Amino acid sequence: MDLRRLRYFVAVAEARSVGKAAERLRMAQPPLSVQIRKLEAEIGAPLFRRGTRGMDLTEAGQALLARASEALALAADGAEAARAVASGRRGRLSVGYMFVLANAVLPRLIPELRRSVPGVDLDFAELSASTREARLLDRSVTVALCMPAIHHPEIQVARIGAQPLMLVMPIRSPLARLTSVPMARLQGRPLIALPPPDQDPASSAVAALLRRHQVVMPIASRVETVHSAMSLVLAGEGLAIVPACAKLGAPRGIVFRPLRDAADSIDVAVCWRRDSHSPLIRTFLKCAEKVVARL
Amino acid sequence: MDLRRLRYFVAVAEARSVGKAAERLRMAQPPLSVQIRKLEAEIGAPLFRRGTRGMDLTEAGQALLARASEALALAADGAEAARAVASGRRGRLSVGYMFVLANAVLPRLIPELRRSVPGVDLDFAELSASTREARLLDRSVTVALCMPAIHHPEIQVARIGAQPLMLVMPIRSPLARLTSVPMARLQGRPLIALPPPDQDPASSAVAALLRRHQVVMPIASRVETVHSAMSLVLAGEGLAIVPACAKLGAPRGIVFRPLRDAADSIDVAVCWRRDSHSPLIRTFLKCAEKVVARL
DNA sequence: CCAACCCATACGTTTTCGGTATGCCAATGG
DNA sequence: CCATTGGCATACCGAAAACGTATGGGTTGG
Repeated sequence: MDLRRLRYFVAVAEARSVGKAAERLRMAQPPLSVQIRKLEAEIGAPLFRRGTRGMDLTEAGQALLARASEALALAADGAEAARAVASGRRGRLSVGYMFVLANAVLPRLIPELRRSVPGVDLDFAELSASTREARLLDRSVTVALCMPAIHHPEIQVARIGAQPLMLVMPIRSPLARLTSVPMARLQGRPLIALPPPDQDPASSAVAALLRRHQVVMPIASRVETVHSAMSLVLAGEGLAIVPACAKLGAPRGIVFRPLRDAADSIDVAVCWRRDSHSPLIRTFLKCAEKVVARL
Repeated sequence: MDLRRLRYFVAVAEARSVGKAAERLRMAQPPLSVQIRKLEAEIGAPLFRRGTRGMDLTEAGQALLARASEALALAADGAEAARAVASGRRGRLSVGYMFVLANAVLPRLIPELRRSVPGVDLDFAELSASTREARLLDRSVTVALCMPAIHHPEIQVARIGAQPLMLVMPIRSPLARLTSVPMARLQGRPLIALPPPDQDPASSAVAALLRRHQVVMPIASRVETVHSAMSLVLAGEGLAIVPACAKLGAPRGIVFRPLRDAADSIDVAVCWRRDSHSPLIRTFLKCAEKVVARL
């Protein structure tokens, strides 16, 4: 049972004539006639009644016609769907993001994405700092919008921006009166710390900053998210050093101040499995770059 | 886009391996590998990711797989449906019948038909004497159960039985006291007549009977159905000569009497267009013969 | 009775398909 | 570190299928 035969059959059935159908199919009439007869032999029943004025479907032919044209449409649609998925016009993209970036980025990123790939099922999931690697590796998200970037041999990273580190304190803190805070003033104050990337305390941008300025801040607490950190700061548990974009969504009573003489920043990156070749990743990257550029 | 390629594709996708699929398809591995690559070239996108441990569908491949297997099923189903229709296991049969036969035949014929062809859509329509030919010719019924048979060059007739002609009268008629009525006793009495077959009064079995016995009965009325005739007989408008099977469904107050010395009968026939080749016609004929035989 | 029309058949050419032999690559194991 | 194994890809050849051209045969209409 060959799809070409079905195509020919449908053409003849619609044209009610071998000759007309052959013309429409851009082929000679005899081979088409042969193919129709072969199809009839394969089915084991006549599909057409041959009259002197063309061909007419038998009832068996009518029964076949309905499904044959449906099958043809399905096959064509399947090919088109595969092409659409391959080109990124359709498909599914599961986007992971870290909550720090949610307020600053998602409101602009999501509409931009939907505009860029209208046929794609988008799916968003918040990632925690401690599980983001696993979520990429087990493919429960396809791309991750991260800050800072993930380092892992199986994971590809594209840096798309950076956010300056800022000091976070309660508004009633004496430091809040300064427009920018000298690093030295942090000496000895308790710090609300976030989990270091890659389980390596030395790799943390904050740790590097403090180390470079020879400032020691005892770690009062370790929390999972920047927002938790800000809550503890507000409660007077200590200070935190966080990316500037966390300002959006910061609770009332929290102020952000730049650190004087410290231009340190923390990378914003898009990360994905090296073996994910979905074209949607490129599209996502473009959108994310565009949105993060004007942060 | 060839159905065989799709079949191969589905096999490889399910086996997750060219070699395994080739084995299942009873062919060598290299040609299968070639076909898969040709399909990918045709689609214009890779459908599988080649790993060291077999093949794995890409997302484009998954998109294709769903529709490809559906298309395969549809094509197979179409072939099977065509075969089923051609063999008479499925299809549609529109049965016309004349009301005289309805009470005597349909209660046995319909269950018999449904048993014989369980997959067939049956459809029944009463035929009037004046339109039964047209209903066959315009194909609004496929077969007709007729009494008497239709004569027409385009219509094929199979005689399946006969019914003796009987005299019908009101129970209070003086003739009703006889167990059989001599033809001579009909002389001059008014007759409720039915439309002659083929618009030809001479072809009527009743007319032939009367002519042969040299009996003249003035026509009091001409009606469409035997039941109309019996109603008029009951009303005292005259006598009627009808097939014996009309007794079923005759109104109270009507009696049937055989005509002495007249073995005349009227044919029961199955009629269909000569160019209708549905195998269901044969089946219908068998059922009708069986039912009419024990009338 | 001839011309026109339409489908069927015949035959040679070309394309495509399937089988065998073999190569390449990665993972595995001694 | 090399040999082996397992799996897919490539090359080549013979077989099968499809296509085109030429032609036959039946019916319709002038």
